[in-house]
Amino acid sequence: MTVNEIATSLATTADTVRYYTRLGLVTPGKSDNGYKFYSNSDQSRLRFILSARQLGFSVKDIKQILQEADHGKSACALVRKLIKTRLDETEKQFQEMLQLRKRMKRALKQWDVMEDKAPTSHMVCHLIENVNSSGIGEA
Amino acid sequence: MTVNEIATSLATTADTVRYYTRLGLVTPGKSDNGYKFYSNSDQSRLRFILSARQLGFSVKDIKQILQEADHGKSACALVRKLIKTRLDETEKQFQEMLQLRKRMKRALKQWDVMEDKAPTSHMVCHLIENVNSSGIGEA
DNA sequence: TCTTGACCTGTGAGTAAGACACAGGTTTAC
DNA sequence: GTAAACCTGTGTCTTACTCACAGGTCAAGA
Repeated sequence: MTVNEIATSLATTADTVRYYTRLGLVTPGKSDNGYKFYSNSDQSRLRFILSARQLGFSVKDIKQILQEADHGKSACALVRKLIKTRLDETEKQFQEMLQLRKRMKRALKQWDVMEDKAPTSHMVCHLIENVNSSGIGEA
Repeated sequence: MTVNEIATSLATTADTVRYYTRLGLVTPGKSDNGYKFYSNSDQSRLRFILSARQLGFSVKDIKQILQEADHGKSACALVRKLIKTRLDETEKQFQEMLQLRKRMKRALKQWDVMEDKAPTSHMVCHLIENVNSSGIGEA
């Protein structure tokens, strides 16, 4: 299959497949016309990669995992370890986004009753500079 | 103030200040020793930038906002417009993270009762490849 | 067989928001 | 004056793709 065919078959983009190929996660052969040729085993491999990405593994993680497997070793232990790390990170980012969202919504609400103002030498935009971002350190 | 002093005074890093400086968001002068010199007005400007970042504005957004203000125009309308866009994006990313977190937790739970396995020619890691990622398309 | 046009490919570069490396300059203590 | 400690600016690296683009390929028509 060509890059476009395999991408379509896996519901992803040709660019993504090319990216993984460039990194050496898959190593397709070449057709006579010079185009890369993806086999069924390349397809399983890509399917694996996409699944792992869906679970929050980084591309680097996946590279490691594939290396283990390519050496015939079970990657399960590694996989279990990595996902814990990634889950911790995700949880942290999640909390941060939650806070960010809260700040944004609060600002938007506050601004509803604030009028527009011209900037001064020590104030770029009073909306932003006077936003009451409580919830961080309110006594 | 030197870059390190101003960074400390604003509870950020010298690298961050240098980054904004490189982009031209602040334009410090030079001291005799060749080091950049940050004035009080640079400090207010940086404080503004950091506040805006806290509210989810991108650095590019902030550049636009500062430009308006530097031309003496009120940036409020722009600010109001931009935050709506950013909030929408944040909301979307937030939902995606929620889904990701759900998938990860679900996988971790499923894997508790699954044993490690060696890879086969058509299976890199059965934990990942057999994960039941329901909630996406379950009939 | 040749040609035109549509489509596709691989490769190089660009993106966000800093973090990091490092050679060299500066300051302080002696 | 010198040495050690510290600091600076600049260039490079990071993630996970996405975009641009010159050129090659394929099918249809003449």
